[in-house]
Amino acid sequence: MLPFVSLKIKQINIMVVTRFPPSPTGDLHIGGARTALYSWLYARQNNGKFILRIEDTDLERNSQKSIDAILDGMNWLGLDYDEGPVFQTDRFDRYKEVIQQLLDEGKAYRCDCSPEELEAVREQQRANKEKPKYNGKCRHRTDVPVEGSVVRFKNPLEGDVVIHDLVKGDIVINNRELDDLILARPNGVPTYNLTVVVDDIDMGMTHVIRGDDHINNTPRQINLFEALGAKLPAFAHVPMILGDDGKRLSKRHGAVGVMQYRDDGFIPQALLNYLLRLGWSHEDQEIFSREEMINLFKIENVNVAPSTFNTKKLIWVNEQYIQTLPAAEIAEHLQWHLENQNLDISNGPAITDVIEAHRERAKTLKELAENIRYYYQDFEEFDANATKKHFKTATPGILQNLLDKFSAVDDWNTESIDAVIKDTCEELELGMGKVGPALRVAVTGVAMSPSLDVTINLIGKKRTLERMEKAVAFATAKYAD
RNA sequence: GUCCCCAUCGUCUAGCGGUUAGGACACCGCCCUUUCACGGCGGUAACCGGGGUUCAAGUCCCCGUGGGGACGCCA
Repeated sequence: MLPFVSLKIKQINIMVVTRFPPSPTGDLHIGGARTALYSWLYARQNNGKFILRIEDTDLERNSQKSIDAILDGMNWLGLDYDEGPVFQTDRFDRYKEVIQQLLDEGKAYRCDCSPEELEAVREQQRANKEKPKYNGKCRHRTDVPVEGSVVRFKNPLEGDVVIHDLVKGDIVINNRELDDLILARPNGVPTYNLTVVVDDIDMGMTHVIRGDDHINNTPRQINLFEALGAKLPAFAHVPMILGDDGKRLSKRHGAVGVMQYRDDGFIPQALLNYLLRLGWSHEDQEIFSREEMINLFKIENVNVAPSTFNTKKLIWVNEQYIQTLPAAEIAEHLQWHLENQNLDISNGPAITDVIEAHRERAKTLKELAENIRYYYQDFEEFDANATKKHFKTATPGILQNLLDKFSAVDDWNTESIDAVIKDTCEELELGMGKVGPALRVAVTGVAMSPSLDVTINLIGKKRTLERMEKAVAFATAKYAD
């Protein structure tokens, strides 16, 4: 009896809560997706709670489009959340309450320094080779009007703030490096550092996993936590992802929006796999199933150094998934691309059979969709380079020989097709190399495809015969003069 | 400029005082082969520099150098 009770209490105490808090000012990008993944993984492996929180306190820059893009991205990646999306704009009353509390307790104060005045101070500090920060002019004033003034936090003046970071170890920052940050704008709208802390407290956050560009905000937030008498969450700052020029990944490096990777033909699980391995490893393993990710991921093993995004490796991971996932699952992911490329697959072979035949030669789903068009749709003309290379003077004769034999086949399958090709080779005393390429161009219109028996079997007898007739005519005309 | 973080093949990484410095991507050969691929085999390639500590340093410490981040009434 007793052990059961204490176990239950222990479980309540260690209930892990993590979150992903994007601001809706753009797409869900690669860097955000990775921190979201890490937070999600950590919550899942601890049977904890993962919260999606939309940090939309910048009323000027928010957009519904960005909110949709973020939600779409999370959904596409399969990063499901247990709570949310929670919008900070719905919680303004709560923030105001906390700000008032800090004001009442003398832990915050009003300041009416103008933006111009502030900029002049910073300018001066920069000229003196100092770190630009608020000079505390209003910190002790009691005559600042409410109207038109901001609320600032009374940051401690002395002493060190220590971050016990799960990834980076202890980080020490002296309060002299910090200044009195603004908690609320003149119109009462709260700012980032305040809302984050209030939300993390209210939501019972146990682990804050975020990009290390936030390291500078963390000591300020720790001071706020303490001013509010709240227990600190654990912090884990993961390094940034860099572009191939060594700079922080941004739009100029090409695709950074997660949905762009969908459009480019990546499987979400492959993207996640790549992102997981970028800055983290488990022995020599490269491919991780969803379950393995959850079980094996250790936040402590995340690298401290920033890593460079490498599209070629991502493509390789994607290939691995295309090669090994069940064909039916590939088919689901392929659906979007088929529609996007206007390819109707109702009039042709089973898509799973086509996927089996082509999965080893496509790097992306987009490419896969492009490569399988000839099973479902007739082509207007033969690829010029292909006919130039493979249609010789003997071609009409060879193709006619094959055509006659194919016409006589009743049981259309890879064995019978293979037999026809071999018969023709023998009869004409030609090697496979003289027959195969021309036949391939004749039935597919292009120079590459899976092995001929498989390809021709999938194309079907009717289409094969029609295309070969057309090819014979084309080749004959080509060598007419 | 100030503060913070970081530093092993081109890239992602293993290494946690004693290793022929391992794996993966990319690249280059060879094999397989009717095309394109897959696959198999092999190869090129790294501890930023300088000082310490130690019998012993890629591993620990310090200083440089280089890179990244932050310094908003953005988040």
